[in-house]
Amino acid sequence: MDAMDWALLRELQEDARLSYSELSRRVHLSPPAVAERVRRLEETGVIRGYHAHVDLAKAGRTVLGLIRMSCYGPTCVLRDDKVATWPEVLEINRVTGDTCCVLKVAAVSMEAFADVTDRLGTYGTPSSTMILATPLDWQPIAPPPRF
Amino acid sequence: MDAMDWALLRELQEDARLSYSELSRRVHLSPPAVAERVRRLEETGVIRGYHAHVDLAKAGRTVLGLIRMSCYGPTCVLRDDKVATWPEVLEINRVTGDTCCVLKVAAVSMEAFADVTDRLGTYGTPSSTMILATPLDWQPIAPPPRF
DNA sequence: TGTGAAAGTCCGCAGTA
DNA sequence: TACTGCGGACTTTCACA
Repeated sequence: MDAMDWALLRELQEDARLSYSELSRRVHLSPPAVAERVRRLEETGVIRGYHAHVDLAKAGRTVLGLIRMSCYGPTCVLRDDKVATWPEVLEINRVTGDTCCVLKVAAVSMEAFADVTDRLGTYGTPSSTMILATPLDWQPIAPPPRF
Repeated sequence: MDAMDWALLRELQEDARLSYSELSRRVHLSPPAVAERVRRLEETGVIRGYHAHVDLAKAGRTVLGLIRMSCYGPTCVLRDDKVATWPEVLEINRVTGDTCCVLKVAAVSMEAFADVTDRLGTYGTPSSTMILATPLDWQPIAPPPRF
């Protein structure tokens, strides 16, 4: 991970669809060299994938919330992979504190959101907080100061 | 937003670097037609961007946490755009409940994390919860059932 | 909105420093 | 690890349905 790798990461985080030749112009390296570095960043797992960032509201997911789960023990959400396949569940974080994990949920309606909490109720006690707005919903990972 | 748009969204969420010709093969449409549809999805804001998904730990951000802020009033975090420019702050959500907003923070060390909470202290009262693991950290937005 | 064809560009694979 | 050069694939623009 040298400065060149970080330059490539910066560009690919801002626009994952940049061609190798455009990347090569921006970082001042030949296209094959860029391709090789990007391939290694992917292979070593630094780059986990490239995703189109979809606007939740424009995709119909107008009801967002964070759900804290109290579910220690054998019925814990974290012991059942099924929850991670529910399309409304965007993120699952195991956390410290008085709950087991926090889920980020995006539903098409209040009814659909309530339905998620109902299903979660079989694992433990869900506690919902609604997201009213998201002033910042993504930020690129910047290099440590030494680069 | 017809079934074809959703098919393109599905592919581009899974791999944002797919070429138009590869997309055209997958959705059974000519490359120019694919390019035109993708251009419109971008222009209408359904697609907000394309981002390389960087592994936080491999990028050195080993300390993750959620910070709830109690900061109602003129010094609220949400009234100052500066916080959204801090590189450690990945996400800001305004929420319902007894706090004003929840920040997702990724720091290179405990010291750096503590430093973020110190800086947040000037806006209100931060309450931190550490993220121990992230069993699910991204999920594509699926079309509503009718597609 | 969609297709098909043409021109320019890009990608991937060599061989080499 | 990086560069150059080449053949084949791709992107883009256009006319047209």
